[in-house]
Amino acid sequence: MSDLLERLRGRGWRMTSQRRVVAEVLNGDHVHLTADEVHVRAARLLPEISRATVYNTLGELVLLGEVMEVSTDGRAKRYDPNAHRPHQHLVCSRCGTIRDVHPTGDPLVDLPPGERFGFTLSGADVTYRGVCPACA
Amino acid sequence: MSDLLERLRGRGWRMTSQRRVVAEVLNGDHVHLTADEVHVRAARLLPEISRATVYNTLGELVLLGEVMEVSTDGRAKRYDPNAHRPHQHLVCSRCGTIRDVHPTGDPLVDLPPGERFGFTLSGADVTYRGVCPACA
DNA sequence: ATCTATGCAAAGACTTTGCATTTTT
DNA sequence: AAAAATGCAAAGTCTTTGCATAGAT
Repeated sequence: MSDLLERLRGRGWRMTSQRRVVAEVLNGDHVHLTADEVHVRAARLLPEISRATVYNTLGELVLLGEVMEVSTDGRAKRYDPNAHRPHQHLVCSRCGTIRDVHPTGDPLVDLPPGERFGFTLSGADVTYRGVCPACA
Repeated sequence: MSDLLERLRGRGWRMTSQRRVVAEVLNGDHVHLTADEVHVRAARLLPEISRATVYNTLGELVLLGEVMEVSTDGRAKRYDPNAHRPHQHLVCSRCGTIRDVHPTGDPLVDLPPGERFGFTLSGADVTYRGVCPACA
C-alpha cells in the first residue's frame, strides 16, 4: 500500500542514498528483517553502505514511529515497517520467521483495575506461537 | 506457594551449592531477573559462583520447563520462575519492570484458519504495556 | 568410581559510540 | 555556509563455549 519512502519524504526527512536504500529494503508486507539482513540487502543496492548507518537509520525510523522493533526470544531484533497498521505477529518457534496477522474480533483484552498495579496502560501486544510450514 | 527448589529435588536434579542459590534467588512471585541480576544475588550467598554457571543453570531450568525466558525489547533476557502457572506480563515501557498478571476472562484469542499461513499453532502470549507508578 | 557441574578465559553475536569526513539543504 | 548524515574502528553488552578441575551420587 502506502510507500514508506513517500511517507518519509512527506515528513521532511533528510534524504540520502543510504536512507533511500534502507527504506526501499524495508518496504512491503510481512517484512521483518534483522539489522544485519537490512545491511546485506541494502549493500546489494549501494555497496558502500556501512553497518553503522543502517543501525542509525533503523533507530531513526523507530523514533519517527515509521518502523517497529520486534524482539523475538534471544535473537536479533527485527524491524517491521507496518507501524501504521495495527497487527499482531505469528512467530515460528523453530526458525523465528514472523508473519503479520490481523485482528479478527476484538483481541485487545483489557486489564481490570485490580490487576494494574498502578500502571498507566498504553496497550497490549499479542504474539501467536507455532511452527511454520517450512519447519514442520 | 510451591517451592522451586523442592520441585527440582523431586525431579532428581543433581544438587550443588551453586544450583541451590540460583534456585533460591529465583523463587517467588513477580520475579523477573536478568542473568546478571541472578549472578549478583547468588554471589551474595555464594561468592565464588561464576557467571558461566549462572548461565548454564538458567539454561537448564528453562529446558526443564521450570523457568521461562522473557525477552522485553532489546534488553537482556529475564527469567521467570512462574512457568507452572499460566500468566501474562505487564511491562513498564520506561524502566522495563515486569509484573505478572492473571487472565480474567478468556484472553486466549484464537486465530482463524485463514490467518494461520499454514502454521501449527501452539499458543499465544499477551503482553500489556504501560508506565509503572515509579516511573510516572 | 563414575558421571556431571564448575570456573576460567576466550570468543562470539549484536549493537552503540566518538569523531573526522562527506553530503544534503 | 550551516546543519546533519556517513563510515570507520573501537568499545560495550549480553551470552556461549572448550576444557581442565572439583564435586555429587
